Amino acid sequence: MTGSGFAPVERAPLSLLVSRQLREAIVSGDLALGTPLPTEKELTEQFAVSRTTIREALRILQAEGLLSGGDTVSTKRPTVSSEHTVSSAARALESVLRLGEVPLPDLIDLRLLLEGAALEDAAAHPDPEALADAREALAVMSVPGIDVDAFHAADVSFHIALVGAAGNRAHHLVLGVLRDALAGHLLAALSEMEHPEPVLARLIDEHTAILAAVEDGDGASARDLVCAHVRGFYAAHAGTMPS
Amino acid sequence: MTGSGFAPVERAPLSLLVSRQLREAIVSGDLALGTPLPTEKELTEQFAVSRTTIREALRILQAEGLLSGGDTVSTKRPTVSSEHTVSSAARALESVLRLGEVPLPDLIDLRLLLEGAALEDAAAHPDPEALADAREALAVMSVPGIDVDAFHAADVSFHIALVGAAGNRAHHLVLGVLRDALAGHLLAALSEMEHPEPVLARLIDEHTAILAAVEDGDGASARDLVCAHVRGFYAAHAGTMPS
DNA sequence: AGCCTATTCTTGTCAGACAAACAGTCAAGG
DNA sequence: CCTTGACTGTTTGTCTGACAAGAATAGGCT
Repeated sequence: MTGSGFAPVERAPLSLLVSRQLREAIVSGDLALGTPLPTEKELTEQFAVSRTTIREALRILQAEGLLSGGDTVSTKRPTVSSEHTVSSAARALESVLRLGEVPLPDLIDLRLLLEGAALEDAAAHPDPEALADAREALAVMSVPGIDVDAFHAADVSFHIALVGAAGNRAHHLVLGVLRDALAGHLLAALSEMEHPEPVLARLIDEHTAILAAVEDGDGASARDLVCAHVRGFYAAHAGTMPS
Repeated sequence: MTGSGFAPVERAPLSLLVSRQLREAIVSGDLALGTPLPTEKELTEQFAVSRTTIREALRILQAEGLLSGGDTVSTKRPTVSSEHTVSSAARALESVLRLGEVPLPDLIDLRLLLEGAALEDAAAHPDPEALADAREALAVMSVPGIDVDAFHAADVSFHIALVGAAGNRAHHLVLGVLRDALAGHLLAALSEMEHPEPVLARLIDEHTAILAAVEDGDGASARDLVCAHVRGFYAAHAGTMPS
C-alpha cells in the first residue's frame, strides 16, 4: 500500500503521556476507585519526570473527572473517583452543543425526541417515588404569586423527575445538558413577559395533563402532550427569543 | 434551615480561576474560533499569575477540547477550537461507560433512538449526495479480505452519511459523540473474533437493507432495521465485551 | 528576486524555593 | 479527662529562573 512503510515519529508532551498511563490505570480498574493517588513527589520518581509535568497531567485527569479535587485548594491528595465523570461528560457535551452552532429548533427537536421516549418508558414502568417528586414539583409551581425564577426551577425539577423515572442514565445525562442549554432561552422569555400569570397557568395545566397520562400508563399520550407543551411554548414566544 | 448560616470559605486554585475565565470567553464567543491564544507570557501579564499556573489552566482547557494542540509537541500557540470538543466529549463518555456510571445498554438505546429518528428524517427528505456517500462506504466494506479496522472506519462513514442527511445539527453532534464513545467496544469485539468474516458479511447485508429502505423512503423500516442491526450485534457479542 | 544564516520567540521541561494548610504529637492548664 | 496551644513534618499551590529544541523572522549575500 505505502511506498516507504515509514510513519512520522510520534512526539507527545510528557504531561500527555503521563496522563494517558494514569487514565488507563484508572478506567481499567487497576487503580481502584476511592484510593488516593501517590503523592506528587512519588509520581515524579515513578514516571521520572518533574513535578511540573506531573501536575499538568493531574490537571488533565481532573478536568476529565477521573480524579477528585482540583476545585478547591487542599493539601489532600486527589483520589480516583467516578463521581465527577458524569458531570464532566455533561460539560463536554455542553461545549459541543454551544460551539457547534446548533439552531434552537434543532435543540428543541432533540429534547422532544428524548423526553418523549423517556416519558413512554416512565409510563410503561412507573416509579412511584419519581412520580411523587413530579407531583411535588407541580405543587410548587401552583403556589399563587410564584416568581418566574422559582417557577422555572420547579419546572426543571418536574421534567427531571419524570425523566429520572425512565431510568436510562444516558437519556438523563443528555437531557440534563439540553435543559441547561435551553434554560437560558426559557427564562429570558418568561422574564420578559409583562403578565406571565396566564402563561404559567397554562403551563401548569399542561404539566398536570402530562403527569396524569404517565400515571395512567398512557405513554403515547404523554409523549404527544409534552411535544405540544414544549413546541407550543416556543412557537408562541419565538419572537422574544434570541438567535 | 441551617442553624449557623455560616458557609465554608470558598478557595479555588488559581489555575481553576484562570481556566474558568478563559472557558467563559471561549464558549461565549468572546474569543473567536480559530484565533490563537495570546502567548503564555502575555497571559501571565494579563492574569497576573505565573507561567506555571497559566500552563495548568491551558492543560485543563485542552482536556476539554476547547483549545487545539496539546497532543503533540509544538511551539505553536494553541488556538480556540471546536474541532476537538466532540472527541473530548466522547472520551469523557467512554470513561463514564467504563467506570459503570452509565450502563452500555443505556448508551445503545440512546444511540438507536437518535439514529432511528435520523433515518426516518433521511427517508422522508432524501439527500442524493448523502446516499451516494453511504453507497460508497458500503462498497468499501464489501471489499474482500478487508481488515476489521478498515471495515469499522467504513461502517462509521456509512452511519455518518445517513445521519448527516437528516440535517439536525444537535442529532448529528450527539450521535457523533455516542459513536466515538462506543467505537472502542465495537472494535474490541470485532478484533477478538477469530473468524470475523461471516459476521462482517451479515453486517454488510444489514447495511444494504437499511440503505435500501431509506432510498425507498420507508423510514419506519429503516428504523426497525437499524435497531435490529445494532441490537443484534451487541446481543450476539455481549460476552466478548468488557463490563 | 531568491537563498542562506543569525537572531529571536515560544513552548516543553526541569530544579529549587517558599507559603499555606493539614495531621499528628505532646505538653500545659482547667 | 478534656481542651488548648505550640511544634513538626508532609503535601499541595505557586513562583522564579533556567535551558533546549523547534519555528518564525530579519538581514545579508548572490
